[in-house]
Amino acid sequence: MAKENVSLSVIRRLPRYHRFLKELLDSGTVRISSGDLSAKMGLTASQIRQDLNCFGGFGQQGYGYNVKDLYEEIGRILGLDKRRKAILLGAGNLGRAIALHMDFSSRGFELVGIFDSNPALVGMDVGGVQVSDSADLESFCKSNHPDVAILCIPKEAAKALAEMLVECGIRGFWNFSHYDLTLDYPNIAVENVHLGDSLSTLCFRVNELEHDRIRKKN
Amino acid sequence: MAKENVSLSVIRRLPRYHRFLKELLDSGTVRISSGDLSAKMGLTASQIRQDLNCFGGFGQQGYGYNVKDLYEEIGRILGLDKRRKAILLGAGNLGRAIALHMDFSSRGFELVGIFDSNPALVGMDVGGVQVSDSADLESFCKSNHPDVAILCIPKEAAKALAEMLVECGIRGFWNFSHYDLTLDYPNIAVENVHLGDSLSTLCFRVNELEHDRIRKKN
DNA sequence: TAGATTGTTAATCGATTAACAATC
DNA sequence: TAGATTGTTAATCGATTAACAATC
Repeated sequence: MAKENVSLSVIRRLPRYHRFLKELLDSGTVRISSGDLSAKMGLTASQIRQDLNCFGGFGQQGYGYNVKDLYEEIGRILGLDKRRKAILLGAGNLGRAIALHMDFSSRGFELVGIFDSNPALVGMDVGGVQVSDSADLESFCKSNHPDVAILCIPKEAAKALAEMLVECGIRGFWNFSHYDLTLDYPNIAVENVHLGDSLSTLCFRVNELEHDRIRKKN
Repeated sequence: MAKENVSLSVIRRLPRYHRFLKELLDSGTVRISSGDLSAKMGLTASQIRQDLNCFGGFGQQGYGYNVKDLYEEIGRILGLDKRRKAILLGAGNLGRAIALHMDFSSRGFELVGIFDSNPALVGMDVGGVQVSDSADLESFCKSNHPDVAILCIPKEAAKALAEMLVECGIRGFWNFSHYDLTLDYPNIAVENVHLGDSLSTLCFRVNELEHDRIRKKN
């Protein structure tokens, strides 16, 4: 039944299942088979059943899956019902956008602090949280013990800041900086969001499709 | 030598190679072996050589790779030297942050238009580009032929807007909306950036590490 | 020439898909 | 009961790693 170590490929599909199930739930769908869900999501029924069975048997033979139960189950597996403390470092354009745009509470987090070293930003209100001076970060961490840090800071600042946060017992990084964290801290969860890499990949793929189109013409 | 169809796994690693090579270049390193680069990047030398050889033999036996040449070569492969037209839809917090934060020109793009349906935003200057009314989007596309569209719009608006843009001949989407584009348009390049999914994954992994820690204690 | 390191083929590993017996 | 659909094992596919001859 429930597997010991579930691969990251499976984990990364869970939030998408969760989103599609939410939609089904909102549309009033009570049950769904792996076949119907696979058609909706553009993957195989086999994969869905394999993925879900990493965590237990949530379905019923001859019936399928109960949408509400499965939705809630996946939410629990992901830990979205938790309320871990997150701090945001860097209140520039991207940092402020993330603070204002993200629904942290429905993803297991609560934004408890925003920090920046720019005096022009310190004191500013961003979505109900006041920007604090980076100088106060260390003492804040020592008394408040945030779980994860969101890094929206320049590459140069990232390494030293990350080290300090690890010292303070941080458990995870949501890294938007250009600094590559993955390597250095194997026991801490890191999600790198390299927007530049994503845009570069899109650039390649648009070019590739263009080449295909030209080739087909000839 | 150069492979016909290169897998997406390989493509997605190219921007990261590009970044690391830039760093080496800036630090004055002239040549590097796959072994040294693999150590720096946390992957195997084999993988690096396999990846690069999808596009041709850029190295030299007994010497390694010339940093500058390889950096430029990968840039060309990705098409970062191009200057394709990008438009941004949705000038909310996230949209504005991306317009201001991203260096489009070093990733093969140029931001030629920003659109929003909110009258309060229309006319606003965002990084040197004026926000236009969404009502003018279709005619803009028909005369300017943008290559890619960046979607920073609500889920509800995404489907219809995407269809219209496809009609107008758009080649790619950089999709930050919660709408799942991948399925519908197989001949158009789509990069989905689901920040919510990324945060949910981080949530899972932080919990997982915590469980491991507790298990170890007992 | 000897040493280093590539390009490339072969072996391994992991992830996805197919098949089907179990069962609601 | 018959039909549907799961959970799970086995087969396939693709991606990563290892090995080594080619060669600078």
